[in-house]
Amino acid sequence: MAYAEQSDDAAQDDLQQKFPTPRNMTNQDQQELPNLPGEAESAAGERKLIEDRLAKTAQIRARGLDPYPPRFDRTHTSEEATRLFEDAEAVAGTSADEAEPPRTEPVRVAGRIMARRGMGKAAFIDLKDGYGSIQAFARQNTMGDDAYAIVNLLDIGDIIGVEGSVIRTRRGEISVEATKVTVLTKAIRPLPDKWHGLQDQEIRFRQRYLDLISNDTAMKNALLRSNVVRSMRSFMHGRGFIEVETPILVPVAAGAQATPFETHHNQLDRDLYLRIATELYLKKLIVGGIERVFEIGRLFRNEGLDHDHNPEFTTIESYQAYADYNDVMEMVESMVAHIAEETTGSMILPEVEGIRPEIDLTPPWPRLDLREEIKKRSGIDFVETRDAESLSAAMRERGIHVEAGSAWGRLLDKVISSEVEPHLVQPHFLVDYPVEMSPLAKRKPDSDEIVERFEAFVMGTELANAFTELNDPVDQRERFEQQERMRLDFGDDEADRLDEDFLVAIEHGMPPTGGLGLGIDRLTMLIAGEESIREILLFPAMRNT
RNA sequence: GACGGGCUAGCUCAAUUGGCAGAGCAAGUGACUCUUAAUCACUAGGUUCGGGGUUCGAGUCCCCGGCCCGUCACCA
Repeated sequence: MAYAEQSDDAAQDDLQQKFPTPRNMTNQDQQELPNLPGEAESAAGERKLIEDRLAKTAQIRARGLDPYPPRFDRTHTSEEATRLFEDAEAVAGTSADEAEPPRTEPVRVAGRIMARRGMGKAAFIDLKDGYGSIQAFARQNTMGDDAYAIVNLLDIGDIIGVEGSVIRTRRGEISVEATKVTVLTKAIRPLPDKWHGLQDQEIRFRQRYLDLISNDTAMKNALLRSNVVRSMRSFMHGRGFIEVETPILVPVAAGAQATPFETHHNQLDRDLYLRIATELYLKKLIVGGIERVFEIGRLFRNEGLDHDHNPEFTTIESYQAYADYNDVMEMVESMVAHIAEETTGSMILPEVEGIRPEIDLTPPWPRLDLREEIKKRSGIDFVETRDAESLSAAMRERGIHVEAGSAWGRLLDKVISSEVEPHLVQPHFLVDYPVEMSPLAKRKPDSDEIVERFEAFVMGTELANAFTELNDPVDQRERFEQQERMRLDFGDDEADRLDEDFLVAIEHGMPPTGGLGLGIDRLTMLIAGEESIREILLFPAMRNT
């Protein structure tokens, strides 16, 4: 429907199909380029490449063939065809009959042309499909003159089907010896450089399909991401968790400290926000009696982008009734190690040169007391610098940047991220946070100031955040009110928001609960050995052009 | 947001001090029936990110803007 406004040209297009313009006619007035998106901007050189390919498309039609047929009956993937031949070869090797080189029954494979080596009346074509690649060997005297003619109309990037037996060429390459070649999709734009691949970072992110076609690591990371999520799901199901989906469009963006995106529902005439966390809805389900619940989903935070932040990202949050943060800690280290083992075969992630040393995810991970660790790394004892003034003074003394007008909790967060986190390359838990930083976590039984909260760190960045959930509705209301005050007092857009519906829910009684939030993009970065979230997200956020 | 690096043919990259904008791949034509970065010959292909300035002359120097990358700041 996107091109509906061009329907006046349909009749003419139809004519073009029935009477395609031969290639060598001057195409200026004979054959107008169809309206291609972006044509206006495309350079002359690029347009010529497209015209050449469109001319070949017309020639294919002129031979009575459809360059975009609706289906192709593939019998084997590249992988299966290769295995079929190897099996045949193994059988042939055991028999005494050496007169005939091995050859399989005819197969049909399909894929994209990655390279072509023409030899006059023969050609070698490298085909790539979703499982690997295989060479096709086309010879005029095998295919016949008429069938072979199509081979001269092929370009790198076209998607074709090849029918024939699988053989091994004299140079040893397993190949489908074509009896028939079928164009399945004529490509009218060229692929990136076949040898160097696609190097331009910007195009890699903006046109990820090109990256997937030409760079193996792009495909590897995409598949890894999928496997990580699958492994995570099965781990959670294995522990009896129920997977749910909760609203993304919400009236109050609560449950975390972040700036939300705003939007508007026209018919309800009501402002809505994109969620910044799944936390509060999931806890309502705990109130409702779903004792183990999780959601894997997209969160949206209106903040800057860099190598490990994207405005939309994916987390898993889970809540388990009758568990506390110690139980969650055990679950996190087990889950991460399990996922690493399932997706890479080992709990020990290899060194990535210039990026990180070997990372050993084998449980248990060391638990570090947050207060002790801050003292050790910075000399600051947050129990003795309980107000923003004295904490800022201590920070300045140690050369830590202090953002004027920040709340105490935010300052301490800065101390942690600049002094402690960089040392946590191997997996660690930082345990027991001050209440000011954690409006949704329950206080430790013996303390008014410390809550049962931990964060998991690997490679110097936060991987997970978890706590024993606050289920005292009176305390929770006070904490929200304190957050609302922070928004006013400090102009802190990111203070958490009071969510009355949630308070009403837990006023009905939420059992003791252990909760978790874990960044799936960052987990995948870790397992992939990538430094940038953009290597993991298929379509990362980009500035406008 | 600040600072630094980058942007040249469809792709990957050159271009000395400011002095005719080049190569490989891809494309086109021709040769070639076992190649695999096939080979050989020839041809075509450029708003050097955009705009302004300095200069006899700007890919190169200066200013403004765009986008990408990096560091820092901000941000869980």
